[in-house]
Amino acid sequence: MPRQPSATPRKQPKQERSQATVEAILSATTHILTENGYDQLTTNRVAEQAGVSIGSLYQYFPNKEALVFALAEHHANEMVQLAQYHLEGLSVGEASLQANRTIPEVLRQIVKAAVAAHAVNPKLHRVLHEQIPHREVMQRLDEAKMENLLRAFLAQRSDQLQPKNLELTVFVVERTVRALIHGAMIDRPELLKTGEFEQELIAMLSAYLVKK
Amino acid sequence: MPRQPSATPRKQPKQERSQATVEAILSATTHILTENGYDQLTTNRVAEQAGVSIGSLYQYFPNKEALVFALAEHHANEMVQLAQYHLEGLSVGEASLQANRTIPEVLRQIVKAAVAAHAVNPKLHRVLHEQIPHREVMQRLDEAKMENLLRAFLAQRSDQLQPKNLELTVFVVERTVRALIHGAMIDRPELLKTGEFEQELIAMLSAYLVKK
Amino acid sequence: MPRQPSATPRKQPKQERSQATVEAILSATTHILTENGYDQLTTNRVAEQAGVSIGSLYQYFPNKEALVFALAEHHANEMVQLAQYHLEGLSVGEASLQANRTIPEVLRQIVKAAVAAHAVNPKLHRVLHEQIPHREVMQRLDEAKMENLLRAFLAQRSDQLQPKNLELTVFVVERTVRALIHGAMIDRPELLKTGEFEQELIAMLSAYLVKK
Amino acid sequence: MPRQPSATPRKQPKQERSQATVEAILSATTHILTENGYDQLTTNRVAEQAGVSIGSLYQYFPNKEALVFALAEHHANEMVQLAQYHLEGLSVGEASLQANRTIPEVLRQIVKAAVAAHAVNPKLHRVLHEQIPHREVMQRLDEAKMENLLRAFLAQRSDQLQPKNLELTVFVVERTVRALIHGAMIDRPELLKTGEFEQELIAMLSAYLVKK
DNA sequence: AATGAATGAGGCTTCATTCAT
DNA sequence: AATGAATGAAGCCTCATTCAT
Repeated sequence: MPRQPSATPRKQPKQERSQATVEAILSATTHILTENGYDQLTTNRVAEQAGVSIGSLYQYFPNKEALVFALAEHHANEMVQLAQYHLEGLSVGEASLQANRTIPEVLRQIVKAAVAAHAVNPKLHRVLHEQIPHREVMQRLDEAKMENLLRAFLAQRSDQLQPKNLELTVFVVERTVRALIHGAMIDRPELLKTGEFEQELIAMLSAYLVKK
Repeated sequence: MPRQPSATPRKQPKQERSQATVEAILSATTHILTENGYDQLTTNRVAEQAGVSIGSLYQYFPNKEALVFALAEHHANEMVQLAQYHLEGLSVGEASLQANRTIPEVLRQIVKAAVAAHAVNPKLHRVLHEQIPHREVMQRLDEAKMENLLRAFLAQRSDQLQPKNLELTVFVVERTVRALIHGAMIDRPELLKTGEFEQELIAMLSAYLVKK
Repeated sequence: MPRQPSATPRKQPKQERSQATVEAILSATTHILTENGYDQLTTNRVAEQAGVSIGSLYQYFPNKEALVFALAEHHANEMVQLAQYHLEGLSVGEASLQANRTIPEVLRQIVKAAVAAHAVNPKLHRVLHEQIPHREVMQRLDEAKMENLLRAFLAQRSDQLQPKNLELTVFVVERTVRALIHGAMIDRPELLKTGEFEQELIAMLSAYLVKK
Repeated sequence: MPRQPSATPRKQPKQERSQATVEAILSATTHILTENGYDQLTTNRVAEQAGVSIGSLYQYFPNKEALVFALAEHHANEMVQLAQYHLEGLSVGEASLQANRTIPEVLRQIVKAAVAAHAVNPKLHRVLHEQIPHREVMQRLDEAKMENLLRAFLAQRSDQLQPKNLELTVFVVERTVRALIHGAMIDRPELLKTGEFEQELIAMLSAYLVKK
């Protein structure tokens, strides 16, 4: 486990004023990261861009790492929230709603959700994944929740599935969806213009999962 | 400049020594990177670890980035070489050799090759992918050759394939193979112990590619 | 401003609270100083430890130096008070009380008083003497009073003394007593367990002072 | 034991040039310390005053503390060297040379040596003792050697001594000599102008030590 | 009287790189 | 070709102090 403490926010803003300060700092961080890249990100520059003193920055973030971590966490949360919105009706408890939907239909929804999630702030997403050292910590941020959702879904349909090893299947599907959408977003954004790419991905997953 | 007379088969001392120096530097870089991580990698430390003066380091590498790039390139070359060894008989020209092999059989060979390639120096591979900023440059290193190989193979079998858009298919397959093997290597090394994971991957790709 | 009528003997709430605040601040300072050392002493940390806002701290102490000075003064006063308690009957005015006591007897009392004074808060005493920069100011705190007491005593007995230069003698005796007791307290606390060390000190001073 | 490593010089200068650099740095440190005091001592200012880049400073001293420590050590060594020069003929092995000298004569030599040692660089000595935090480390520098010398001498003459507990006597004498001379040097430099102060000190020690 | 958010000068230190020897 | 001393811009961060609320 990495030295979490140092990456943890320093104090909870109690007054309204400080909430604005924190937001200004995070906005400035995002701006510099997306416009100038990680190696232009200095705490002094963030403070300046935020219109805040460097001291204020350090009142809320113990160090530079914490700043980036907070941003990554916030970004991951936004992605997950949007994904969840797109996945409504897919949650385990509501069997009736999805009982009559085919696996490819559900996969379609999952892929749509993943695409939507990756569209939150692609520029930031890219920088976060390409330029930040020590991303081990952040890697996990979005991963876990997706896996849980997927595991629940696959477990429910296990009798209709070709693969037998649930954990392995979860890993394969989650990584495939994420890698392809992330890769397309970053390296071939034009692929996402038409629905063809998504169709192809859904086709592959369906062909793999559905028992013939 | 005339070539050395055949009576002096030994290489020029200069070149020999230089070669040793460069190798020492790259070894030291690898060592620090894998044992201590990218943020411990300083040019002075590399020189010290290599038993070479900092001045000598700069005689062979114009800057720190070049050092890491050379290492990444070297690593990528090793991966590709190993992959090629595993892919012998699959090259386009030798149609006869593979004509009678099924697509799943060929996919199996490709996956094996990718696994072998990723086993070259996993620790270094991980660091190179997780800790180096500006990985855009390196990303391309291994990618291109794999894609070419794959494109040639898929083109040859296009009549047996389900997907119609070749470029898209190449992208999907290449990314899937790489993401899953890389991800397993890094995050779930135990998955590679048994053949089950590879089987699953081959199953998915086959289900996707083969026309029913 | 008129004094409070006798019908309201209780102190003004304001003063009471202020007093408590000041005490909390000084306690916190002592605590941090003895437990963590001078370089961990920051005004913000003192305020936090005291359960008081940083603003309040600055209401009572104009700056950090004043904080430490107040503490040092307080400590010095406590030392002097305790010393005076042990020196009762030695004061100049009461000649009759001590007239029939030998010089070694009086020296014994002085040494006892000094030891008692140094036992007030040895941890704090040590920190105050070892870690505070600019101790010139504080140095004088305990010194002056001791010297006065000693000068009066020695002047009274000047006819029984070997040394002729009073000022010099005062200096020699005061420094010797203080240095040895302070040094023992700090570096050889075990020496103070038995009475041997004190005996030795008294023996030296007696041998020096008493005319043979 | 305090974190020695960090206070230890960083590398041995191998070339002549670097020796000069180190000396310039130490000179500058001394100068700032004596002329401006410890709280004006910043590493950047030292470098500037030394006519050296800040980088060079950090090539030889890992941190600010090490800088001061090196200076203190150097100063202590100079003091001890000078003291030893004044104590020639007093060393244990050369019994014949001192056999016929009285204890007061030897004490006189010791006191002279201590005075000479303290005269090395009084301004620096003062600052080192008054303004440097964490002086625990430095305290010991001069102390140990003096104690050894004294112990050897007193052991040799034990049959002529009044006090019986050798260790205690060593402590008492060493501290007394040091405290008085140091105190005089710092607070009453005029006392050292005439020989009276030294006489008095010798008188006290003689009266204490010599068996009657 | 109290609060605590905000300030910002300035300290320490690193490290890629140069260049005289 | 090699050495390693020297450079210095620039980064991170602390902390005494102020002041609006």
